[in-house]
Amino acid sequence: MESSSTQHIVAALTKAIVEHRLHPGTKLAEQKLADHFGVSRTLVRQALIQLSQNRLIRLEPARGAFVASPSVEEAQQVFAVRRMLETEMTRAFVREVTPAKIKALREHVSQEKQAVDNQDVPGRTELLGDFHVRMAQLMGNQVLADMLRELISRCALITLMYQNTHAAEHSNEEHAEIVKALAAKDEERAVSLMQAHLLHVEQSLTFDRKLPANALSLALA
Amino acid sequence: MESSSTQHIVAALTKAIVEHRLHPGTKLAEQKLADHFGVSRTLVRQALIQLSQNRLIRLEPARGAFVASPSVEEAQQVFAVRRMLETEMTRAFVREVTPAKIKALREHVSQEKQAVDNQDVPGRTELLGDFHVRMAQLMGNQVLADMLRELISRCALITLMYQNTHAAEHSNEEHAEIVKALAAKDEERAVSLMQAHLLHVEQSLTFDRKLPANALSLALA
DNA sequence: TCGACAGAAAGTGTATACACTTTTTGTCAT
DNA sequence: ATGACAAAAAGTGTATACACTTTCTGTCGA
Repeated sequence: MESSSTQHIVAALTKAIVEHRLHPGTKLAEQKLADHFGVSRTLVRQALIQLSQNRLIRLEPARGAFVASPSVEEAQQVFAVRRMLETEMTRAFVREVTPAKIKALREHVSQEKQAVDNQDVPGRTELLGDFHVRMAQLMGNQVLADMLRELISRCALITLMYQNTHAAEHSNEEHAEIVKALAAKDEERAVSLMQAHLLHVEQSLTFDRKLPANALSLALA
Repeated sequence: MESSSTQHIVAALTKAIVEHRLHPGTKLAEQKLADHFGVSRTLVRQALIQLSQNRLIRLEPARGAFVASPSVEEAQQVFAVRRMLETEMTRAFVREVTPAKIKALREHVSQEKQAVDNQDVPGRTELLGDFHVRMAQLMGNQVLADMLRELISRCALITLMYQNTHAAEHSNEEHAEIVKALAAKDEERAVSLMQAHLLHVEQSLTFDRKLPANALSLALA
């Protein structure tokens, strides 16, 4: 089994949620989504179930699906888990660093910089998150990479980082510093830079955002 | 939305897979499952999608669902992630340890011991895994707890730990030692005990198990 | 004006139908 | 016997139908 249609819907909705085109709390009615994607409710439901497992939406019995609105507490827990994983990942990275891995990270950071300079908001959000996933992949741990990707999606749902050009520049610079420390095999410095970086991202958390919900069709256009 | 029927199917299949009543590679035909649970294929499919996201089953387009058979490589990655998370979790636990938390863990370990002594195989498997989840919950991080539960399910699919009375006793004793170190606020000892424990569990990995697939109805009875 | 309430509208929960694909089965020629 | 192949069987992929629940809307009485 495994319909690529369903996966397409999951991807489109994930992107819309992570890029904040769909705001927390927005109702996702099955028939409306079905019409929009030109499929039946069956496939939409399957997609919604997947998204609820990713914690990007919330399903309420007999009431429907809503874009998740994580509490501040949950957000802090997500970041705490990221710090745990990435602290250890950074340590491990230093221990098995190679020139090829450093080169790959440098290239990634320079792509980031380009997106930041071009004010490419969705592009830079994705690239800034992918830096962390890329590190996991370079270490050859796909399980870790998948897990980080999921956590980072949840972070993106939470933060408004993507909106703030200054914060994006800052993240990009911090990535560059981390790569330097990795290249120098300076484990303690790399770890503390990573931890500081994650704290900075977390501090860009936005509380009480009560934006008006976008029209569904508009957000997915 | 959210059918409790679907969740019931997910829970039953998860249990069967984790307890090795359904072996890796077993085909899970939708209609057969639907008949078994007395529902339509619709609900079975929804359950299968969830299980595939948990990596407990594998979905092949137009061919159906099969119980996952993780590679040795993937198993090692899962354990690597657990070590990352639980190393840091243990450190954090020591820093905010309280008598109440220690008491809760002691009680858990004694429950484990009872299940091990009684040769209650499914019970002890569950309890031995839950020790780690319980630690996360006691630290107040539900996100971490959920993530560990998922990783531990994947571990259970991989290991034959549950079959080996000796290994179960060993795990139980190691849990008790870890709690002692936590109670003594000896961070380094707690961390190294936890790391050693996870390595031991990982070493009980079984390679090349080519058991004959059980009949589906039998496994779910 | 406002709240309560009935009926209509919209929406979710689940089963079933049907097209299309894969797998199995049985036959026939070598 | 064995391999190729066609027909049948089984199975997946998706749409639709319908019962039941929630939400909306408009009317009536205080």
